[in-house]
Amino acid sequence: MKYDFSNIEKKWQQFWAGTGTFKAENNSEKQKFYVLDMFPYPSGAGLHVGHPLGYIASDIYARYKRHMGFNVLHPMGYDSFGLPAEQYAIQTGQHPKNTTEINIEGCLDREGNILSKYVNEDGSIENEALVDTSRIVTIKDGNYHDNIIKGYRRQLDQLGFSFDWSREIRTSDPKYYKWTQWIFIQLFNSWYNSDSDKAEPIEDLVPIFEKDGNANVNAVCDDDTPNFSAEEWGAFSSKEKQEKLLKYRLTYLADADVNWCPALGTVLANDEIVNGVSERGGHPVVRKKMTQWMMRITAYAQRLLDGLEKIDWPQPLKDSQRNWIGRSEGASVSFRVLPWVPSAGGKTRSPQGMGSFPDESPLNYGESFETRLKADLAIEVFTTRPDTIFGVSFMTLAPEHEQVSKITTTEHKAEVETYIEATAKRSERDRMADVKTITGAFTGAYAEHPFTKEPIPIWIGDYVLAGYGTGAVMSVPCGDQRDYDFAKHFGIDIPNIFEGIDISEEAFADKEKTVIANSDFLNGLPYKKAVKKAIAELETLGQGEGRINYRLRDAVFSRQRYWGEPFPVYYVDGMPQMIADEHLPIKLPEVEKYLPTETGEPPLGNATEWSWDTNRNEVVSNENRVVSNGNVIPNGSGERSRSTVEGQTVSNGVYPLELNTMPGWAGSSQYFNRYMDPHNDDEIFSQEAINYWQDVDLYIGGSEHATGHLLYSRFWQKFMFDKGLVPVDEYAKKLINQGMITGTSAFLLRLKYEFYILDSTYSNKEVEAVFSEIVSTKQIFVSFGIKNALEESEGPKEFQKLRESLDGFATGMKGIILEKLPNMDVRFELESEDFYNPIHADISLINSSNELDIQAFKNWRPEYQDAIFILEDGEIYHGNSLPPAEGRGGGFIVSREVEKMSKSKYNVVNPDDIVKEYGADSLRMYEMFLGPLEQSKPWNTAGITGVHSFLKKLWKLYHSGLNNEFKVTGPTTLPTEESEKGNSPSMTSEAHKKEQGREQTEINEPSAESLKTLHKTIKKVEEDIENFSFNTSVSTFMICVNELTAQKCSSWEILEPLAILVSPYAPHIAEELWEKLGHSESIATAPFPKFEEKYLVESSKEYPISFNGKTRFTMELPLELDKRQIEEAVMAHEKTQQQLDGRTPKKVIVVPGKIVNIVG
RNA sequence: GCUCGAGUGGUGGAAUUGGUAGACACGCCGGACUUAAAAUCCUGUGACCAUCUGGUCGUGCGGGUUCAAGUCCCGCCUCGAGUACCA
Repeated sequence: MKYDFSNIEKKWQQFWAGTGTFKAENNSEKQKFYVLDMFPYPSGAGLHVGHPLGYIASDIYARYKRHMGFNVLHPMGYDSFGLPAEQYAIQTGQHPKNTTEINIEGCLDREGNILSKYVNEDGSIENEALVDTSRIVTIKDGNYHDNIIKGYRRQLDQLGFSFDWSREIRTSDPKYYKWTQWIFIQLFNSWYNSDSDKAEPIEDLVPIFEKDGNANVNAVCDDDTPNFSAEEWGAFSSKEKQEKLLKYRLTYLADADVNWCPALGTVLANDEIVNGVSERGGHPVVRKKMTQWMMRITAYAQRLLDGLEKIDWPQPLKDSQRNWIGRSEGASVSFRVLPWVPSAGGKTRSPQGMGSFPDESPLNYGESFETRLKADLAIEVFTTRPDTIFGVSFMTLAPEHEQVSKITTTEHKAEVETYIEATAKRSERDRMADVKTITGAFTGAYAEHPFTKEPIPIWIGDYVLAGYGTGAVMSVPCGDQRDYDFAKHFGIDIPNIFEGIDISEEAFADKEKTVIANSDFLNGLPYKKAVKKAIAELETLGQGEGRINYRLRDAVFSRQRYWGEPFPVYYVDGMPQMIADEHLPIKLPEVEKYLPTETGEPPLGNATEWSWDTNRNEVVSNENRVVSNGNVIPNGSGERSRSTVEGQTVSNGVYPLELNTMPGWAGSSQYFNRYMDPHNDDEIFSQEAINYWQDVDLYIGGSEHATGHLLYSRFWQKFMFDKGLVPVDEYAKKLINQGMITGTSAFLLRLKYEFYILDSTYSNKEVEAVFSEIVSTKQIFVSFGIKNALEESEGPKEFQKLRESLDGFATGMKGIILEKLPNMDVRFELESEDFYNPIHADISLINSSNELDIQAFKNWRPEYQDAIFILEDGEIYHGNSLPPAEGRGGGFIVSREVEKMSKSKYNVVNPDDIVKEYGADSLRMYEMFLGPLEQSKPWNTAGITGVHSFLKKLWKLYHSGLNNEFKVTGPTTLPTEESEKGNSPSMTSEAHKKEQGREQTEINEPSAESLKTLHKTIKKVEEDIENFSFNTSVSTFMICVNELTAQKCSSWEILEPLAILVSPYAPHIAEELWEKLGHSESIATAPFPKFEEKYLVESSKEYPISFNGKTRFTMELPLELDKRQIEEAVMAHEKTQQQLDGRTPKKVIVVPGKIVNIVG
């Protein structure tokens, strides 16, 4: 029997789906094990070979754990809200719900028409779970078809994953996002108590406010939260009370400086911006003030940091989370702004000083100088180096700092305003790109040094960021390079406060070597002591305190998009109200257009049925939103929907709903818990389920989510933990980042050439028209070797054949030109440097020798129909004759380069093609064999033949004879109920027949050699899986099968356990062999073979004998020999004497069981 | 700039605690089978020298520790990832 992988794989995939082999139970005697993959966004492009890498690894681990007797939860679902479906909807009008469904289930053409769930080539519809991949039309036929969406589900199914699909969830399913909305409400109803260091119910705050005001409440709240007494609280209106409470809630509305992406029409979170442009699409991002829902993740900054200690996550990922949270210890210091300006003769109070602070400066927002004096204006800074406070020689504020306008003097007003305007114009990106240029402006104002009471000039400069700390710094030029450069540039003093350090060239920032000088009470102190002392003195003065600062910002939670979770929020008098739990989910409304409204509202502003009826508790038409005079309230313009019109409020209890939707990370922040009880409509999950499954034991996914999903989901988990909903505050014990599988792009090298006009009577216009036509249609591509020749010979003139070809080309071109512009004299030339442009070619047009199928390329890219190809041997191929034979040395070779696998780079390898040609088991094993899981590595299809022939050899081990019949000898004892514990012991009649067939064959004991091979394989494979070293266990299997084949092993005692060993990697072939071995139950839960040391015990060792560390020969010696006996035996060996050549060794090192080294 | 990671044959990669460097595969060379090709099987394959036995060199570079270094230590170079005026 041949190894018919195609039918075997289909058979078992249907068997697993039909019998629910991998369905996990929520209560079990067995120990639980939860293996989770990051769920995919179902894009229309489908899977490429890079996507399944992590899924294969997690599947191997999940299957291994089942063999080890665990109750394994291994679920899969879809992160199905997201931008691409929405962008597609904007372009085509297709509802994202439909495109998403189709991306998962399959089949949609390029025009956006739904073909059907599954379509055959003849147009007939098939509703089978598995569609023959041969029906998928691909580029292989020479024509470029790419219009059939294969469907994520089918692509996943064909790889044989052991997912429990009965638990599938989709974030865009209202049954699922009901609970995303529910968590949002829980966050809204909570505040963070810094004393108990946890989230607590917001209603607990009200009695406190009623009794004592907010003075004694130690909470993480908005910076601008005002202080109020119990009396003031009592006097607040209901709206004012709501406003105050909003400042404490864990999700709150705020006018925030947000990253607005005009091209996408939405705000983006910090982690969605890379290098100043949007992560998706690379569009520019600008700062803009908008009212947005925010998540108070900063309340959890310290706990998110501490939590990293107890989870087994990759170090780089932890580092990047630590970096993102950005904890720094230091002090906050308050500098009082002086109401006078120092004069040459010393400090001078007004009236002179008064003159410098005009009352009517437009920068002062109408505040008089008197007001400022009363306000006791002070600037607060954060510093990590309070020890250097005596080195302060100026202060710098961010240009956006709100106090800039209040302190700037008349003389400096113009300069400061110009500067602020200039920096505001610079985009974030420009500012980042240009760090070298030092810019700034003096405000004219001075602050007072807390200790010396000396005046300190206050500057503004864009090297100080508004978003970090307080947006102001105390500048210590001797201890900070940026302050140093700024001071040097503007000629500000650079006092030295370090003992024995030369600061004439650069600042000195080495904390460890610091000894403070010229600093009053800090003199002679090292860094740490000086910091402590400085903080203590500041506290005494009441002008500072120790402070921990975090870089982490609260996360923006609003998106101006359609395809996301709607908020369960409506507005009464501009204040947000939560919809009661029992009315969830609030489903996404239908809209006609997916773009923002004409008034600039988010897409939900287009919905006509998007109002909340507080009497009927349901979403109703906006028509119902009427005021007392009967007018309907329109949707407002701006971020918050209007619930008033001309002073009149809604009178009938129908209010506008929130128009924003939630960001992509909302749904992915709770899915791992929901899998535990995914169909529960009464609770987010039952306590039984969460207490049984607890947390994820192994989480596999990409490192690109380090500061997005993986941080936000930890935050939500900690919140849920505070609420007592989950038993642990870190949801994933171990996380592995799988590396990227990169693609090998193919490039055609297009020569850059030019014509020079030597003599012409034509106008520039006429010439240009002809030239541009030629240049756009007549392209020259050169084969890779030609490019090398061009480069190595410092120009084309050295390469004779090419020269001739180009001459031919030039003559041809000249002919065309002369036809249209007779008598013109032109010269053809290549650009001398950088003389080619690389053009991507689809890799399916390239054969294994890197030769391009030129005709297929031209069919794919009609614009190159007239292009000319200079082949590897220098010949010209014009395309009007037959293309050169492949593989004969005269082909057209493309240049190859490793890049990220992506549709736009035409370097995608589709797993469907691989599965069709080699089978899923081959693909699974090959992806593992490529290299370490966590490492990024290039895909090379050629290598798959190695693992494929391994599987064929494995198959052959179980088969022999003329017809390759299944033949395994033994077992000496037939499987009994005991030996198949955990499986059903009953055997089918078919299996019995096989039993009998086996009994008729000879029964022989497995050889010691085979047992040794088996057991060393068991040992290695078990260790490898535990260490996630999947690539080495594939090698081990190869060695094992090679050895057993050489041993002609056909023993049941060897081959039965071998099937189990292989099963996590190649489950289909393992199931098939398992069945042939007489089992009627799936191999999935068969106990993993037990390693027994006794089969590996050796009596002798092949000792390497080395001389001065270099191995010269080996010799076999019994293991029971001691050092002396070994030495004697080695010294007696004739080769030893030969090596020594009469010398006496100085020393002989003997490590029993390992090595002998003779020195001398 | 800072942080982290990595440099091993033509290629992907092995070498888990310092102990025979290059496992296992791909590719390539040669051979068998075949009219031929494919498939399959066998042999060889780090470089250099040598007819062979064998020898010299060899894990980015330079040094060191050690009987012994891909592995440990010091200094450098290159590449990759993340981060970027974080006070």
